[in-house]
Amino acid sequence: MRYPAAETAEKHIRILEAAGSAYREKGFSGVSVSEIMKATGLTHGPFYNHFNSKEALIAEALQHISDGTVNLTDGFEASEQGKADFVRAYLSEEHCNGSGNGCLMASLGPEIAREPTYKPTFTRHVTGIISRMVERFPWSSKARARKEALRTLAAMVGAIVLARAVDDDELANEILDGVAEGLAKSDRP
Amino acid sequence: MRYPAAETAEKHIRILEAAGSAYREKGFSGVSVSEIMKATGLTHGPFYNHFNSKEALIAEALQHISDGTVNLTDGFEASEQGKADFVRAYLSEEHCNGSGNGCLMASLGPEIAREPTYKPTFTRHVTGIISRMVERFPWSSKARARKEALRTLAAMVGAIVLARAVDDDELANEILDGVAEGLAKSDRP
DNA sequence: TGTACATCAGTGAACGCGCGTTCACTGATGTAC
DNA sequence: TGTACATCAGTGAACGCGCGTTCACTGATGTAC
Repeated sequence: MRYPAAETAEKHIRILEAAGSAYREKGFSGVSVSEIMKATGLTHGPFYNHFNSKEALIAEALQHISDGTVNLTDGFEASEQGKADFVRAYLSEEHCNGSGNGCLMASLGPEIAREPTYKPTFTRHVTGIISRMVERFPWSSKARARKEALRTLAAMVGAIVLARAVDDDELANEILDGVAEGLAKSDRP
Repeated sequence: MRYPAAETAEKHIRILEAAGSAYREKGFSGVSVSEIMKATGLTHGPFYNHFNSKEALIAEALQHISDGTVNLTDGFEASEQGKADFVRAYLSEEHCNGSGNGCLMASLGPEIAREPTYKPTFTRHVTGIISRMVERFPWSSKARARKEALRTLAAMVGAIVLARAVDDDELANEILDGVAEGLAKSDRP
């Protein structure tokens, strides 16, 4: 049957958000179209009223994730303390244990690396994050800011990737805390 | 038909190596059992003479990859220069572009994080790498060695994950070089 | 050393299953008059 | 404002496909005598 026009746009977003969470939690091939539609409260049929293919959904979902997370630095003070808080929040147990609404790069980086289609969105996401880090937080000099920011980002992403894949909570926390501690101080004191 | 006994063990290893490369390049779900057997020069049938399931193959292949890569530090001098060379080799364009015989953590970390079965092997791999880095390379003090080593490892893994998923060679090299340069100097000078 | 036979890694057709995708159909909404 | 009809997001059965897995069969190897 026909549905109110307003609902359609809202459902489109609900699909994107269910997809974004599921993909970050289970990977692209770990989630079926039906599963996503079910999470949205629909059957799988109308999926193709919203998207041309699963690939198109992934592309749009990645952009949606990026839009929602690229400016996470904004919630933190523009100070050394703010930078430390940002790093700590990223390297928290909550973020480590809950990938569903967490970092795109740490959850899907390697899978995106294998799919040229998704790389442009990812690239814009990375450059977006880096430039926001550069602008918001203090760095040892303007000339070094970008280099220090991307070093910080690489360490953050690597720490989450390692901590999540490790079976040993103590080791996971050692990695998270060790890296956070190293980054909370300025990059090169 | 029956085959010489020596060939069987050798084929088992050939399967493991084909699988190890394919999984690092394409991910667990990006490679079929048939594809791996074809790469070994066989049909898919005898797969179950060697392994109980695809899952069992993955588990064994991960261990095989770890065995072959956990001691990569051994090829480098036990000096500041050796550490810099190790980091540079890891963050080289060759490693970035060729995941097939590269780092397990950067290629499969997030996928392993989703599969509890594979985490113990991964955990041993990580602890193995860290302790070899600690033992071989100079660190600012014995007490800080382990913390500095895992910070170095996290930055290395994160840099490769980001550089590989990015569409822009210039940005990829900026990440690889920027992180390598940061790690080549001692961790906290 | 020669012969007869059991072994078992190989072949390739076949299986069920879940996936992405398609489609005939439904019926409340929105629109034309 | 009321009625008649076109619209189109929904339903759910059905499709082909590739996957992991199974199995009856093959035939050179290794072994017993």
